[in-house]
Amino acid sequence: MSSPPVRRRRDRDATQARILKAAIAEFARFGIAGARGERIAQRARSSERMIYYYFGSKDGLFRAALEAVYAALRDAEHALELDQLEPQAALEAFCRFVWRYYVEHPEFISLLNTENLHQARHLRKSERLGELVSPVIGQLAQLLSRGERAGVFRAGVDPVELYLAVASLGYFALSNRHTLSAVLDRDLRLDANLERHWRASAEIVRRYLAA
Amino acid sequence: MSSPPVRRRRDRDATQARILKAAIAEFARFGIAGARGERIAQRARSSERMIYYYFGSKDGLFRAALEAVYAALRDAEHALELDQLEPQAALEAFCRFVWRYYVEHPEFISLLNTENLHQARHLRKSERLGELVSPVIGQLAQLLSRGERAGVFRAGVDPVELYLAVASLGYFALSNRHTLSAVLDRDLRLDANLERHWRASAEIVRRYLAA
Amino acid sequence: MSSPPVRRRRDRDATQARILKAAIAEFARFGIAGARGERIAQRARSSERMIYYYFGSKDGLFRAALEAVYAALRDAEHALELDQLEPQAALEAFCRFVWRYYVEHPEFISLLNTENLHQARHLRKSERLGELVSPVIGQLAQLLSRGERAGVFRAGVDPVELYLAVASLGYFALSNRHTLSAVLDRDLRLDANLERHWRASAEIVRRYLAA
Amino acid sequence: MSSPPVRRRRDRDATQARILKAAIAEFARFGIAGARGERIAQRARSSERMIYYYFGSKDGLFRAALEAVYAALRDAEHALELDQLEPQAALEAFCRFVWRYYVEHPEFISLLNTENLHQARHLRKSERLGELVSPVIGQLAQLLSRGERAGVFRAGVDPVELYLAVASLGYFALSNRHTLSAVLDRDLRLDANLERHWRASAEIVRRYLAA
DNA sequence: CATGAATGAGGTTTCATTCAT
DNA sequence: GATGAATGAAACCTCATTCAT
Repeated sequence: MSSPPVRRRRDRDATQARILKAAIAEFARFGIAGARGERIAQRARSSERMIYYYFGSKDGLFRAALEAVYAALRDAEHALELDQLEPQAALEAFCRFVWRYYVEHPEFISLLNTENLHQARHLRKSERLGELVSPVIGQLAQLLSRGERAGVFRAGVDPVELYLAVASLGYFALSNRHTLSAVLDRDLRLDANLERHWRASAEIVRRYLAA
Repeated sequence: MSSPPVRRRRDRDATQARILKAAIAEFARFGIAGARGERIAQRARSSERMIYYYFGSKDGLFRAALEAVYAALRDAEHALELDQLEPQAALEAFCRFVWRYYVEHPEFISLLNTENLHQARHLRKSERLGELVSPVIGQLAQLLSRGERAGVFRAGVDPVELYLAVASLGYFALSNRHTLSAVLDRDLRLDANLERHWRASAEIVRRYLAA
Repeated sequence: MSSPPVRRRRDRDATQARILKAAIAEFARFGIAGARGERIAQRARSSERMIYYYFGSKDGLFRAALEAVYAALRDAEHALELDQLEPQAALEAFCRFVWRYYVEHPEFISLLNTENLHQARHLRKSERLGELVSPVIGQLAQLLSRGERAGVFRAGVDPVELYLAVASLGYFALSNRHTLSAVLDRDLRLDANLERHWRASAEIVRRYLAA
Repeated sequence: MSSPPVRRRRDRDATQARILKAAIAEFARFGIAGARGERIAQRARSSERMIYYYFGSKDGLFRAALEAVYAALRDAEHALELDQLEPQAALEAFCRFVWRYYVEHPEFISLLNTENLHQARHLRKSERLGELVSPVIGQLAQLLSRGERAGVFRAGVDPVELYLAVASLGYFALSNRHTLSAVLDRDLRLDANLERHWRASAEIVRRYLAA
């Protein structure tokens, strides 16, 4: 008796998940205004009608997509265990984690850019905003004071600024790699040049905190 | 005697300039797909028809807008005279210049983000790409070796990486200020927080080069 | 019980049919470039939007119109039963059928002319091309050999050439009747002159096959 | 003193001629509504403005194009000297002339089709219509009576019908060759098949007149 | 006489969304 | 609960033509 509803429920969730995945890819590639409901429906092997049925509107779908990519980052951050490592190693692990995450999730960068174009309108409307706030600043604060006590980091560094520095150095080169590659004499779409950039960036962060 | 043709000429250029200015504002605010020809025409006190007469297509107009903001940056960079200052002061002047430019030209950041969404498609098609390439890397290279000879900068710093670091630290916090402000506990839309960020960033750059 | 879906089905088909009929008339009168979506929508008591919903594009609509007029001719040809008549009578019946069809379906002539202007681009793209190929050449081949065996037609006449002759003699005078009437001293828009032409044409065909 | 005006006059005529030639090609390929002033101007190495300056409107240009192709045919017909040949040979020469003319002047066929789509509106407005009327019917009438007297042609053949027959048989297969080739099992765009058709057509005409 | 600059009007097509079971 | 059918509004773009010297 309860089998049909369960299966239904599963289909329902599966369809929603397929639409969401397709939407993330579409919005990442074309932005909000450039995204096409038809393409999303096709990629999701569903119909445009279902998008409206489950997500209400294009903006509603974008909000869900944005929430999904934020939630995925937060989940990945939760898995970080910086307090298991020596301060210097933990710092390096953190940088590596952030920069790798950006490389492996270009859709995250693109959705954030799009959301900033819209002045974070969707994010501010999100009812899940609380859940999405990152625990990472707290972790960095702990790391900083641990390193300071151990004498390897200098005092007076603001954890938010440390986070901004690490994020900036990783994000900018990826987010702007197409224009930079056209204008600079260095193709940041090549792995070798990206790694060179990360080595330089790791050096910058190390020196920033050096006691 | 030949004043009428001159006036015509002037009108022509003036109309083009008004359209271009309106287009930069529109594209900066809405991206390419979200931009509306009608709004551009109104803001430019012209007609949609003239957009197509002078720029051929929406993409053509975007290309012109992009070229214009790149050209404006390059002109500003030309005015920089880093070799007139002591290395340390020149470095600070450079950072200040870049970061101020970003704050004062949010349309530049937005157009670059939009162009990267489109994988620099318009920039690569630009026939003016050559003119737009920045002379700034060369200036930084000179500055680095001057500082190195003077014993105030360490050796082995790549000027491209220095440029990327400075640009990243200024760009990211502005480009993403809306999402960051929603997610962090620090509102980067406030001047005080931006200045705090620049002080931290200046410190980062100083330590990066410190001998 | 299932009457609502049937009604829907009917409406759908009815709307498509009305659009198609209106399109045939419009294309016949103005060609493709000269045809106006708005006029088609009005004549069909529908909307321009529905044209695109059902036919995708102006070219798609023209293709459908062309397929429809070809299908109508093929259906009419199927009703021909040349093997029920004596060879000579069958030949006359065939000529009469073709020429009458052309007179009664000026839209057929016009659409073919338009399609030839476009080098049969739409016809070659048609997925229904196979269905539209006429069975008439085969019927003529049979008729020719039957008449030959009966001693009333001479041997060696190619059925394709016979078809071309009959079609040419009927088509040309109608298709070009406006210019011919302006340039010759005979108004082919008058029935009397058309009939005179058909009598002459029938004589030509008769003599072509005479044993 | 009279040299500049003469040169002017020459330039003027040359420009008009280039525009007219370009217009004939453009109208032949795209019809009236499909023709583009811009393409005509480019092909003529002139400007759209000049088209309006010399020809007043698109329709005016089409009328001039139509008059030009009619005048060219009439000139070619004038060169025919059917009375120098034996009746049978003259008949063949006439057929050959007409059919070759159609092959070598596809723009003539296309412009006539286009003009018939427009119900000869432009032709009827032409002030040069009188000049364009063909002398060929008269020539055929003479030929017919000459052949009749010589006992090689039968009596009672109407010269207009003879003309229509010859024209039909040549025109139709060329004008409709694209659709016919798609629908029949014979590609009339191939020379071999066209010649086969002319042989059959010559046979038809011969038998039509045979005593 | 000749022409570069300008444009009103309207064309085709697309888009996000709702209707109606 | 789920979905095929339908659509109003507006988007981008083009066209034939005129303006103004």
